[in-house]
Amino acid sequence: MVRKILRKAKLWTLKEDSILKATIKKIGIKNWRSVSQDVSKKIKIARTAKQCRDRWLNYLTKGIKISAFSEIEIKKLYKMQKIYGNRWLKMAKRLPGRTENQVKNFFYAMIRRNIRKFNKGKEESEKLKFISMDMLKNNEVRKLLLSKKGLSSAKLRQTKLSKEALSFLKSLRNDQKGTNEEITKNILSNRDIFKDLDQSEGKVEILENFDQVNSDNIKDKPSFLFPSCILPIPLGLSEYLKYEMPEVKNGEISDRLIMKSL
DNA sequence: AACCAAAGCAACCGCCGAAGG
DNA sequence: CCCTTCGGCGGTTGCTTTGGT
Repeated sequence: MVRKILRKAKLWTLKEDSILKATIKKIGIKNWRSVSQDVSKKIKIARTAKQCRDRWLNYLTKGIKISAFSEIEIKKLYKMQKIYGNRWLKMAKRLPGRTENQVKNFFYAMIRRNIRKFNKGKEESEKLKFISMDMLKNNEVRKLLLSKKGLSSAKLRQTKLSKEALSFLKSLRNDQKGTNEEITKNILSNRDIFKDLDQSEGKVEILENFDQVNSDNIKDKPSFLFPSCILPIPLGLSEYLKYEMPEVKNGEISDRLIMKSL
């Protein structure tokens, strides 16, 4: 079995959208499998039932607002997050015209932005990593991660967490089976395929042949196919591992793939 | 003006419970 | 009942746009 480890997003075109809408008008939204089959046939691109459903629910359903969240909505979101945690759909239902995806994006984007600002210029050991939405259960961390867009980067950069907040975060981390970093280390040290790992440089060379490489993909971002033997790489790991493109010589693709830990 | 990092956001996919055979 | 399929939800990724130098 071979599969892509890095996924490639395929945007829906206007034409595809209208075909999807027409199909749904005909079949309804109860049987996504037949919707998918119908749509795929007409647009000549495979769109899974899931993809069709996502597109409909997150974008094409009537009444979805595309404007940025208003101050009032943001206030509501903050309040609701305290109550609902990560039940995004529940929150979206209480904000007319907003989808679960929008609400979710809003929080993840906000948190990611603030973590970046906070980490900027800090020692590695002081850097904050996203663990889970449970991080927001600590008021100090919550205030930091949900800082409004306008707050200056400098201010966040200067912010330090108290001992209490740090130990809260530590306990959160311990609740998990292991951080991505630990999982990575584990994989790197236990799998034969990584046996040539040079710890000092943080480089891994994978010497197996590619099962298949589509030369069309080589030019842009890594979306080529990996050998099946490295499948068990957990999601979310790309933060810690970087794939480098294989060499291409005289149109031939080298069978070497470099992975670097970041 | 050209580059690059960050932000914004659409899309993808795993997990799991419900449904149905 | 068990097994399989479906789809709802939540979390993650990556393409495009924006903004800073």
